[in-house]
Amino acid sequence: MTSELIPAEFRGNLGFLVAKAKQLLSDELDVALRDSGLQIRHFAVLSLIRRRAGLRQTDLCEVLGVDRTTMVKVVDDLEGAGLLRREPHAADRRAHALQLTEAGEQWHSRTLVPVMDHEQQFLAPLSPGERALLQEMLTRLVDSALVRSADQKLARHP
Amino acid sequence: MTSELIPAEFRGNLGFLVAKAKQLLSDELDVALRDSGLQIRHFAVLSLIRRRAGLRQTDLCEVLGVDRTTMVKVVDDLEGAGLLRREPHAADRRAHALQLTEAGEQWHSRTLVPVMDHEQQFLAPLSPGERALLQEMLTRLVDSALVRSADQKLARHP
DNA sequence: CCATATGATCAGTTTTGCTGATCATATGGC
DNA sequence: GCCATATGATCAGCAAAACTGATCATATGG
Repeated sequence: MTSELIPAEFRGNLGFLVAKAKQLLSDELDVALRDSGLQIRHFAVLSLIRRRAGLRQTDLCEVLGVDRTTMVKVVDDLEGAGLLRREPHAADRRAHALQLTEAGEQWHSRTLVPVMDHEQQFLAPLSPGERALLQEMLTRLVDSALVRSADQKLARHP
Repeated sequence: MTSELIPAEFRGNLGFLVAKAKQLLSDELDVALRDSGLQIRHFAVLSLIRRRAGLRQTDLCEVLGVDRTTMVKVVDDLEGAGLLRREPHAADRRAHALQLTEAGEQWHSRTLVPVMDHEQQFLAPLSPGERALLQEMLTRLVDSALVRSADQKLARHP
């Protein structure tokens, strides 16, 4: 038995399901981040830099699918909040090597807790095995779509 | 062996995977709709009305998670393009009963082909059984999150 | 060493979504 | 039946968001 909340014509439509899942997940996350004044992308940027200190802004743009001029603003915000620093990049003097500050590390750690909580709540209807399967399948789909997209880009710029 | 396109710290993050999948799917769809001058939401509205003639604009807003003032514009666009009509609603004279025109039916049928093609291409890395499983799991997650969200709304307005 | 490409930034514009108001009608208590 | 309140649709105007094109500094490959 299923509720009436998902229209029948969209139950079989992956695009709708994925878009709706994204909407629900990011609305929840937005609420969790509200009082910090930051957005999901700010959190994502900190997550990336935390694991790979020294990333350039362009690297973040590529991974997150964000425009470079938009990323300037995002990094401005984070630097203004004292959560990261733009440091000189060892290998390229045009670029910045982004580094978390101590406050950035702490904020990220602290914020990770409710973020993971929300994700777990969302995943509650699945068994642990199903969760692993879902993750694996999504990874496979996204990875393969990214490869295809990169190939197309290469084909246009030979 | 996996490519480097998904950062390791995000492979286990459902939010990132879902957001990325949505980004990839809707970018493809945008391209497919480009020459029509319409967007994904226009297509979604036509899909809904086609199955359930007589829906009101508010009904569409709820299902699609779109603001009511935004929906006015979307329906304006579709009516202007001759794809649907606002007809008087039998049970509520404030509301419009939305109906596809003949042109709307045709455009939807024609557009459905590339839309489904893109979805199939995206799903290519999964076996038929896996696709069914993915769809079922996503439906379960979205449905349950919608129920939770509706409960919270009820709790605020007792 | 020069031509071209790339990283970052900024000003200015376009696009988008939303707020709050308005009008018409509906609904529920009395 | 009547009024208070809620709801559907619309609009004008505002505010945030994203993009365009330019600029400057530096890198890279021939």
